[in-house]
Amino acid sequence: MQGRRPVVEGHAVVAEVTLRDVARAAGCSVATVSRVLAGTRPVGAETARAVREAADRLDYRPNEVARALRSRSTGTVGLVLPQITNPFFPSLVRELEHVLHAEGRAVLLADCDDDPETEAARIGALLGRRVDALLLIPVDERRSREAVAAAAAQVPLVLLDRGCGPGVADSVAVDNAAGMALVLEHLAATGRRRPCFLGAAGTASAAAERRAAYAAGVAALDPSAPERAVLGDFSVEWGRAAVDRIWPARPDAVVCANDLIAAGALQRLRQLGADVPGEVAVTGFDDVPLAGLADPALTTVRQPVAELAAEAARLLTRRPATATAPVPGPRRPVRTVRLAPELVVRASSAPGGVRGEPCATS
Amino acid sequence: MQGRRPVVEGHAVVAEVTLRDVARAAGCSVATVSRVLAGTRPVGAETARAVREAADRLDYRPNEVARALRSRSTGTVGLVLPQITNPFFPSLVRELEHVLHAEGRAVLLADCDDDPETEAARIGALLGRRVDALLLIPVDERRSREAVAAAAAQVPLVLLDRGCGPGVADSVAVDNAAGMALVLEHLAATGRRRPCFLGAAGTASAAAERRAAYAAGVAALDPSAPERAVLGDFSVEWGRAAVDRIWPARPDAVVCANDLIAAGALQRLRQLGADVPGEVAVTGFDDVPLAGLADPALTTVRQPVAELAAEAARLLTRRPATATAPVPGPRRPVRTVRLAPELVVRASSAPGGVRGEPCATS
DNA sequence: AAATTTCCGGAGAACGTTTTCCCGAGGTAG
DNA sequence: CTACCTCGGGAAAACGTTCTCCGGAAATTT
Repeated sequence: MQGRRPVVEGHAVVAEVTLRDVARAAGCSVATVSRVLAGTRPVGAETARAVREAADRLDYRPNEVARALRSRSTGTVGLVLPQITNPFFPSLVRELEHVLHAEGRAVLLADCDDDPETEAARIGALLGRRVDALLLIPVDERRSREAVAAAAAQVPLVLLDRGCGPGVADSVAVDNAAGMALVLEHLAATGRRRPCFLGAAGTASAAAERRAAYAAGVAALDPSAPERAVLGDFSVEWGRAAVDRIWPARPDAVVCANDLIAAGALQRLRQLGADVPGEVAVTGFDDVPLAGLADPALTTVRQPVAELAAEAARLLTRRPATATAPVPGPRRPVRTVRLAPELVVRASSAPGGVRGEPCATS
Repeated sequence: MQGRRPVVEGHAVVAEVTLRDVARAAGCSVATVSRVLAGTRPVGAETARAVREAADRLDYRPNEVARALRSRSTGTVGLVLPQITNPFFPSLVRELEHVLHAEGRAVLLADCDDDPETEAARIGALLGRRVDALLLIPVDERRSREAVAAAAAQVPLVLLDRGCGPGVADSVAVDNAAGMALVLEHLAATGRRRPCFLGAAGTASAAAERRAAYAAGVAALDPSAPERAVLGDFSVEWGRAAVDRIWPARPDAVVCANDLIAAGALQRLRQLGADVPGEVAVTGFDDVPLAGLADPALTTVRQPVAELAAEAARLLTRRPATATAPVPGPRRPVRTVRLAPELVVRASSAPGGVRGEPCATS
């Protein structure tokens, strides 16, 4: 009957129901209540019943903050990415949110505006909030490295989609080489003989791996073929611009390092009056929503987004297994997971041409 | 010289540096350190210097969890949305993240998979984590209502983009009526006389407001004109299907309730051999990234995303002003902010037709 | 010069959990 | 009958902050 604290806040009576209240109502100690609710230790059947009854009569909700402080685990993971507006990320974010929530963990989102400095700041903020782990898509292979390495020293950290230099942290990504190989096989099988590549410069692993795989694949198909490739960035604008550079050579296939480039290329090619896919095939990478909407719909490589997310979550939780190591830690080897992509064939690479007259190949 | 706790975790030596450590190093009490670092109360110059020196020599980072527990504020806001993959949301999320981070608040992201039950669960989880406030884009006007109202009773809550019934919570959204009016004026000014509307059914406020505004606008322009409208949902597929229903009537403008519908309509119209914009104009709403990429590029209504975010953040912080109310709370009137949209004219509504021959209007 | 105020700083109580002790009762084994 | 478990339960110490008291010294007022 003494001092309750009915905190009348701007909104409502927030008189937080605590363990103490439940304990009082159930006529036992807070320790017992905690044990019943957390199931930490067996408790007498009758007591347990009383506690549970009191708990949901009072509509008790454990204070996660207090729990986090005491148990040194917030049940929270930070998700750091370059730019949520990059069309490839939303579906990945969605899957990650789902799989993490299913494990009872909450997602702290940080958007870096494609800037390594912001990225470092965000990582710092998340660590200050004591996230249990970090899921990170680095902005830049080189310039993200320092901050990422520092963070990885403090919490389990998994790199997603892009790498960040060798040995920095666990990572999971699509097998870019395999994806590019699928594209090249498909093009070869449908009679395309003079492909060219619209890629992205820079050290970002996706950019580098895809252009390397293209080069390797083309060489394998026909060692004598000249390799035609131009490099820009992962944008629609670059796709448009790049077409002006390569179209004079009349390739019969334009292999793009991602769907945005492909969309731009497609647009420009049509402006120039080229027949896609009759005269020239166009392929993308990632299978972002836009790919299916382009006209003609874009043949592309689908990333196994759900699997990427699941795998990332798995790496995150498996990590702390190695405990009780000497202070400097024996540099546990990083784990790298590569998942197989899937080729999605759509109209933009149809063999005979889906609009316009079929071109008489071979 | 006694028991430090060099917690050797899976990863590194996490010997968390606490206020006590800093205090010891600076030769003062934890209270003083806290005061210096938080600037809560003036402290002697020399002491302050010593504290600061010790703090950054030890690389002290305050434990936000402990801080949150004590100060009853986590510095965290929950962002609940129907589906991050909806192309309109990423840019909004990005702006929200930025403005909130600028205020030192972190964003806890929840994706509801377009399901009200999941939404209720996510809201509950966020409240359990003691978010300071909730930013919420409701999944469904009716079915989200109960959970939203309950949440609004506990923390400041701002509804974004969509409403959730009258009087439930503060809300900020674009002025859909004004946007639709801009579209209709533009079409009228460029000589379109027989518009029709591809909308979305359902009670979602964006759907309802846009179709009401269309009806009102058309009636204002020409009271005798028959109102042609078909309703489906906010999807590309519906846009495609809807065209088959309305094209036989040969409208000279197709006004769509959002960009996805417009993209679908555009696609199908082209398949049918219609000349856009020569024969028929197409307009969208939202200005998602896809709008500029469509072919022809889509005339649409741009939402002031940055302003929406800023306004939402403002409402969030302004809220707790009304304190010390009697327990039930005097039902503070909810505030509703409507922001003016902007018309973005692109090729899909060009007057004379941008491709094909100009049509001889008037 | 005494009384009052200001200033600086420390001790310690919260915040709401989890968890480690500890204790008494009852059961079983020696 | 004593010794030793197990079992259910409570008291209280953490976790790392913030913040309220309190006290002494110096500065100001009366």
